[in-house]
Amino acid sequence: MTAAPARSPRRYDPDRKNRIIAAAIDVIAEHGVAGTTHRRIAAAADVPLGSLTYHFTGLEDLLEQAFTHHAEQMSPVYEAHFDRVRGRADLVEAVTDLVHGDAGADHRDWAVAYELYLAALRNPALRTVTESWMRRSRAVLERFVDPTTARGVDALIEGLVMHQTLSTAAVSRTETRTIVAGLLGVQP
Amino acid sequence: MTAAPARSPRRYDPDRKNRIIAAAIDVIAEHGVAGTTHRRIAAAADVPLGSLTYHFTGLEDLLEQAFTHHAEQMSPVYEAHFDRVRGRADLVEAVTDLVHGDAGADHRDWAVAYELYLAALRNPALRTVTESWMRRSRAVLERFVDPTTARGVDALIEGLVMHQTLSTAAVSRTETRTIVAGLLGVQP
DNA sequence: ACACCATGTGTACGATCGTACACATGACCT
DNA sequence: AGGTCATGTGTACGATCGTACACATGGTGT
Repeated sequence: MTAAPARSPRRYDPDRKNRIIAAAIDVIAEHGVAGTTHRRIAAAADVPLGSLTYHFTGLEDLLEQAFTHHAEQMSPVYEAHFDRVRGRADLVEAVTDLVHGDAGADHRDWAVAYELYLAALRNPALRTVTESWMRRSRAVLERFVDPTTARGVDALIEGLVMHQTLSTAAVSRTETRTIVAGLLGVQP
Repeated sequence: MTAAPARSPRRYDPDRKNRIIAAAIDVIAEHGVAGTTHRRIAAAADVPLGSLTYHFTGLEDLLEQAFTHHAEQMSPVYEAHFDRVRGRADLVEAVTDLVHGDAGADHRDWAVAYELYLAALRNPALRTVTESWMRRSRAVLERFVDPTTARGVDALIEGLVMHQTLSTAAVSRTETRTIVAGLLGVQP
């Protein structure tokens, strides 16, 4: 029967900050920004509550860094997904894959992105992140089509993914391909 | 110096319930679902706090009714906007107007819609509302184009509006028209 | 005319949250 | 080797929220 101090030993834990950010993204994905609290993040990161106020000035700061990290992690994946594209036919396939989650991004990632969009609507500090994300994703598409078409494809992807994420009835892959091919003027 | 009872007189206030719902939508538009509380709604509707718990079983119930009301109010506006459309050229114009807020719906309405989308992602009870909304909006487009194209146009609208709502740099009307015309196979 | 109950009103309570802060500890520099 | 300070830890506090509930009041059906 030792007194079992239960005093958790101090932990040596470099890059704890990064782990907290990763945990924050998990929490956002599962509970939404509305359900994201210091305590939930701390639990997810397996870190005491006080640690959050040490590494971040507040919840807003933490969310901002989490969203920034997520966007900066998604961008290269997004870009890499179009690496092998050579012609318009390839582009149609790549976009179709993207919409159906057969790229590096799954439903969870898109959900976080939408949380970011909505949060940015009311938090100007997050506008920087969304602007940068949109600029980069459009730039990728501009490697294959003119800027105006790029805007169109970008918006179409956004809409298709959103409907795909929300709707219970999944859209068939063939249908998506037809739609994308239509906008890009590619004959099936 | 009367004692000034300050006891607010009971008010005769039929359809107070509807006013609360309208106030809830206002609050959602301004503060998001995350910032929507009983007290804020009560203040916006100029109604005592206790009144909310009388007319609604809880905040979730209230939000659900508010979103339902909003969707049912938007649908006829959306449908009416396409009433005068005769050919594909008209359709391009109508969609362009819609994206640029020259229809019955403004940024505020779209913001509420996005709040609904995101809320529905985690609240199955709201799925019914989003499903119904999407079905109706697609049905409108199917009056002019085949079902697959309708899905495409619907998604494109969603994406364009979202980018328009979020981005600081507004997209030109001409560019939008070009994009929409492209998807619909209409020559400028 | 009158009683009843749907509706209106104010307040209180427990839960949870963001944040502050006092204290502990050991990695790192000299 | 030893002191220092960045980092780690636990707890407390005030604010706010959802909700419950006791009581007031007058429209309405009889």
